[in-house]
Amino acid sequence: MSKSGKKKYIKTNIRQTAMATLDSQQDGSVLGTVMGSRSAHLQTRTAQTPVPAVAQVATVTETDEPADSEGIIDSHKQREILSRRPSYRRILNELSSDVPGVPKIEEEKSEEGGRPSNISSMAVPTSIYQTSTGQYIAIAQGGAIQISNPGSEGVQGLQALTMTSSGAPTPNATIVQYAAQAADGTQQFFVPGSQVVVPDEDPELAPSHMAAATGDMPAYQIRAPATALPQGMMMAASPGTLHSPQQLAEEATRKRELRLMKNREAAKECRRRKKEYVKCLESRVAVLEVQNKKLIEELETLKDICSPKAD
DNA sequence: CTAATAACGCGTCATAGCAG
DNA sequence: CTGCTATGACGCGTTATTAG
Repeated sequence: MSKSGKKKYIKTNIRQTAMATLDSQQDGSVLGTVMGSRSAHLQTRTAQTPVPAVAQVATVTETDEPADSEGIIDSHKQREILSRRPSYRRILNELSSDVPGVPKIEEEKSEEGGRPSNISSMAVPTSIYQTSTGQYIAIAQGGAIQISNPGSEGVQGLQALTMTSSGAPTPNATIVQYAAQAADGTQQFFVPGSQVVVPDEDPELAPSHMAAATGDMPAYQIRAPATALPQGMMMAASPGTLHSPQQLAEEATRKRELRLMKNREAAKECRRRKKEYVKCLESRVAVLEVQNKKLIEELETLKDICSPKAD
């Protein structure tokens, strides 16, 4: 798409998003309130507890309260009525207990702790970091580094890393290089010990004996970080004694980055579960439609048998 | 061919619900 | 009570499809 087209598209995007919201709610959900701004969204949220579409339909069906009586219901009662927001996994597992054909969503096991599943097969990493481009870097006990792409499945996302520290051209520097599948040249990440891995911008720093550093394989250095945190970086520093306001601010920034990263992964996982849930609902609909058709046919047959035509 | 629209995914924020 | 997780909602960007 051309640049100009993108600009015009952005102009219409708000309305489009609202329409998309409407579209997604035409399947029976009564949650539909199209908001143009976050403030409106918040107002609605305070008045209307969000519940997944299916659960909310069920809630409305069960309570079936007239709109006039809303003022009568106090917040406590509303809480009881709306009950707990169910997770897709639970809903699906409940569904699948009814229908054998519906597969269950597996309960998360060891990777439950917000850790990307595609690095679960690694050799017990001591630290996991995320680069500015979303890749994960795991540093194992022995110093081995593994990189995984969050979008890829299993070990496909793992990328080989080679490290040399003894022959580094600069003191306290370790060259890290890896064969990036889609190197965009903006990789930055920290490693423990107050060191930082940065793309090797200086061609002189790339050791000549590392032939792989040329071509498609970018070189990285682990070295002492600069005073200011580069944008998009997160550091897993040990929260020891914090004194200065700057350290406190850095700690807050680090916590925020960590929280955002976890939430990012949680959102991805949530979307994946939601898609799976919707797929299973669709397959269940198909099964029930077939069942319904069969029952109707059976009913017609029984009708014919029990009430022969009087002619 | 170009612009408009639809569909999808992502990151983020707010918040309900739960566990410790 | 506090921290964490899961999820709805929003805004944005990208890609595919459609209409003129």
